[in-house]
Amino acid sequence: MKIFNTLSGQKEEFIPQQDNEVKMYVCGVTVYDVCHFGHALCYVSFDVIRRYLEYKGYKVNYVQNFTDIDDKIINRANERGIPWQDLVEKYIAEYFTDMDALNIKRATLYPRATGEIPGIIEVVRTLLDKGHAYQSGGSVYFRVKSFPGYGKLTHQNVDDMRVTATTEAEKKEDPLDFALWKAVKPGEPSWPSPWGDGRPGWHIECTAMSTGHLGNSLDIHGGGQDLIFPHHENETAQSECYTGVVPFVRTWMHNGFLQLGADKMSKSLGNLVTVKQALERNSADAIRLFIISSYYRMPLRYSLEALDAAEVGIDRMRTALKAGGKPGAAVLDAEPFKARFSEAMDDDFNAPQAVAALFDLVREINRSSEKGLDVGKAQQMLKELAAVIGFTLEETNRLSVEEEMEIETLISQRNEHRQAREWKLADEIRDQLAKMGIAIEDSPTGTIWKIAR
RNA sequence: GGCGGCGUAGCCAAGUGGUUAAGGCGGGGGUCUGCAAAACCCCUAUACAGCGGUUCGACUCCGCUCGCCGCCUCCA
Repeated sequence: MKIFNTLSGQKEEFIPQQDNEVKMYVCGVTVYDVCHFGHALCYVSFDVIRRYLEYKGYKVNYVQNFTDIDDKIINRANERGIPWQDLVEKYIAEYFTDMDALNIKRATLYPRATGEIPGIIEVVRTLLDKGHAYQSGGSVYFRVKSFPGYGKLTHQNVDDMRVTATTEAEKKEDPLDFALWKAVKPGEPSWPSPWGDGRPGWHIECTAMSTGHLGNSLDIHGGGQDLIFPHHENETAQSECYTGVVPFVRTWMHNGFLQLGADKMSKSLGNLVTVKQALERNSADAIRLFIISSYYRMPLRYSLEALDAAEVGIDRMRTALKAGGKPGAAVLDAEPFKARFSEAMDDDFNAPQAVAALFDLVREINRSSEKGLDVGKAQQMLKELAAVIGFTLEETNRLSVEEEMEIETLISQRNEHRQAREWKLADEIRDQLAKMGIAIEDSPTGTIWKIAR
């Protein structure tokens, strides 16, 4: 299979270092607020990638970090007058609630920055020993110019970069240098280190975690496009200088960014759509379909219209699963659809095309069902392939057993009236069900019901 | 100033140097059905921002122009 590598700017044949094991690291969130739609976009994208790799038979060792100490966390905790640890715990819990609701498979491991302090200190110490870092004012900085490969991920020349002055600039040898270890400031949480009390810089945790938990060379490292620079560029620099192993990452993958069209959604405007809000309107399957209908590397414009269109589309898939077939009749062969699906996914996870194959399978199932073929195996296949890209195709049915029994009873009563050609009575029951929010569909193989949209 | 992305039907969105430019949603017509719903069938881009160039041939390669956006500062 082929994967687009940000480093080379091309699709490359993907070959893990160790047989069928994939070492995969995806940058996680800074836990100071609830997740928004952009997070959903990123993590659904990588969930699809991870699931497909597993479907292909790879054992995926998937590590995703939590940045649980940084300025935003400290400020937010201070604003609320609560310990930063409480804030962090709250939003980690929220993160899992949201991601679980989106049917995103849990990573193998979720290390936290503050849980990796010894490893971080070891990385910084080594970088100092090798001359790639220096101490200044209680902090430790990475010496960018000491790494000749700096800029290779972003395809930029160091000298062409616009340098913005920072408050720390005076203490750095070069404005491009970045903090590995930040000296403690009054009233802020800190950890002891050989260079004095302080806390880790932004990029260093990823180096410590990825090399510590996955080794010196990762098969896949992913994240949002906004992280390419400076985060991933810096991470590459410090990691390769630390381990001496090149490349630190064999395949860099970045998902396209969420765009908001006219209604600009931004943190500063405070009009972010949270994952929770999205889930109030649309099902997890629909949100996922909306996201993967567009290629993961392309920008995605947030659109309620498209989201609702996805809801209708996903409903079509669910309905196909209910189509009646004739066991024992000729069997619908779904293998060609599976082949198309895999071929699409093998080409840099082209989910839009894979989804197209699924919709064609849906049509074929419905068509064959009407012709009286046995579609059981094909439905099985649809469900299996849908699951590969993370669709459950389950209806969110919060009805109790009693309610379901009542519905079934009403439906059988109505069918008795239909048998007796008492249309008026039958229609009254249908209206009654509609008022209960239940839609029914008659078919030659019986009457089915579902929650009305 | 540097780096990068995007511009395909009413909307969302794939894709290819050359017979019919995926799929979804929406719309129109039909079949089926007591009706409804669902499903199925047919139709809905002589055309892929614009202008040049390369080529026997480009929407697909190259250049330029216009428009939109991201990154270079915290951000998935």
